Amino acid sequence: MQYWLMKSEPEAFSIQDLKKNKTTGWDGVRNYQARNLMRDQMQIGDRVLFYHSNAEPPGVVGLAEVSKTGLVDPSQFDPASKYHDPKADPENPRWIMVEIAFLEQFKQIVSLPEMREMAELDGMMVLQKGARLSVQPVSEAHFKLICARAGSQIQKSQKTKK
DNA sequence: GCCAACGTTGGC
DNA sequence: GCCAACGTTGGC
Repeated sequence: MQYWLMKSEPEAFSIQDLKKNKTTGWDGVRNYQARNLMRDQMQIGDRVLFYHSNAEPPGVVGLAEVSKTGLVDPSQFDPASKYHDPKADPENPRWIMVEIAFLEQFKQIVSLPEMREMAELDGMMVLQKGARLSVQPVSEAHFKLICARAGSQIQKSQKTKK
């Protein structure tokens, strides 16, 4: 299983929205590196740290899992969408997305300043200067550290099962 | 609201 | 294929 961090501005789509909707197609990604990760690397069941960017404070607010892969992002063909891509070809769509499913909203968010203080998270991509990539790979160790810090119920129950 | 970092575009 | 100009991201 692989681990990821996905950024969303809470004003656009928050963890509360995901909780309410249960699942969501991760549309609107218009960065090739992020697309390639979704298209080529992500697998059903992968765990996702849900990250609020442009928030006060920014940080990891919950958990999701990849529930569908290889979906065509419909917004590329929608002229009314701000993600409309006039160069997108319906015969050969360029923007591929995944669907993620809600798992948990953390009781305690793990804020960016807090993460910066955790020496064990050294090297984590989201902490690098200028790390704008909205879909990022996360190591298992970093993933677990953040879940532990958040008091994640899901991670706890997983541990007792094993 | 500022601005550094970064990705993309398009002229050449 | 280079690279300057421009737009966007996102922390602060």
